[in-house]
Amino acid sequence: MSKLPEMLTIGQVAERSGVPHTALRFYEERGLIASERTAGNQRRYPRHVLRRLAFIRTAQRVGLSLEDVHAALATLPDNRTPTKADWSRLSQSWQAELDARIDALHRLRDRLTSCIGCGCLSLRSCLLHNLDDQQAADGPGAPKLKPAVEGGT
Amino acid sequence: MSKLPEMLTIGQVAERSGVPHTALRFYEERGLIASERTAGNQRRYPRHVLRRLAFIRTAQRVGLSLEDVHAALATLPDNRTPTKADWSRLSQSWQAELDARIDALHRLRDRLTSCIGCGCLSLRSCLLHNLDDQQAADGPGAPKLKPAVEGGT
DNA sequence: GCTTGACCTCCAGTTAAGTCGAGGTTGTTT
DNA sequence: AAACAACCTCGACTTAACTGGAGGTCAAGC
Repeated sequence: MSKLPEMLTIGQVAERSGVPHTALRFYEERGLIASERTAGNQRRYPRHVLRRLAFIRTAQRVGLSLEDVHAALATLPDNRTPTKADWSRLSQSWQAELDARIDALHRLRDRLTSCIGCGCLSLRSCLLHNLDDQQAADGPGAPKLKPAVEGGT
Repeated sequence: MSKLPEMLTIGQVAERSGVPHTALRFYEERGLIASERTAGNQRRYPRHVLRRLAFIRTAQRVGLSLEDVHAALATLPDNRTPTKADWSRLSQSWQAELDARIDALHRLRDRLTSCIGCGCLSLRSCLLHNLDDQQAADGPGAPKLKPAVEGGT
């Protein structure tokens, strides 16, 4: 029974997580993950970093920004194994956003499907039709300088 | 009963869709939408462009890239009102991707929730645990130069 | 004790998705 | 016909999220 290594090198983390080492340093710089250093200044990661990474990548995959992720992870203690309460807090704060996105996806999918089924081409009762003329409200876009201050009314 | 205008100016489209005019030109450049021109070289959009825009924004919102969207929309006739068969084709090609993303979102959400419920901190039977050591396989990342050729076995 | 590969930092470059502004044209209204 | 908003193009800039390379350390094997 060989003991599992306590700490992982950046290379090991990269391999196990599938996240390139360059990205790992980048995430660290952004405060998404943390590491300790050896006497010789090399990074050593506790294994729970793998969990954070899985979390980060999944979140990104569904369109959340690193900033979003950062905000969420900020509610966890930065480099200790999180407690139940920690995850709970995180979960709470995300539930709404995730639900909203799941909803958006469903709508997108259903829109496509029912658009075909309902004969939306005649523009009568199609879900899409409803959407056509609405404000898109907020949306995507890299440049977040002016968050399109659309508060009001 | 005033007749609806056949064609919309870029400003009108921007306002109705909520998509900035700069983005509209950008989308056109990328082949996501199309317009006709007046004698004086100004853009005139048929109203079904609004539908495309709603589609584009929704897709982006859930983390799909413009390239993805472009590929999908490419299966539609470029600036004619799409037929039933057109939408059907598009729908088919997306169903899988959308389902996958919905799934990913669900997993992300459930992971959070059940992680709290299941006492994953002891690392026994947590969903997350399962994830920890897996290859993240493909993932996000802006630079798509080398798509991380991970085919094989 | 030296070589070799894994690490380190720092900085420049890239992609996606837009935004912004300059300098010039259109079109609508008065 | 003059004013003025709305359009046009084109090129430079921005943000997010990374990648890559130069130039220098660390460490594990021989």
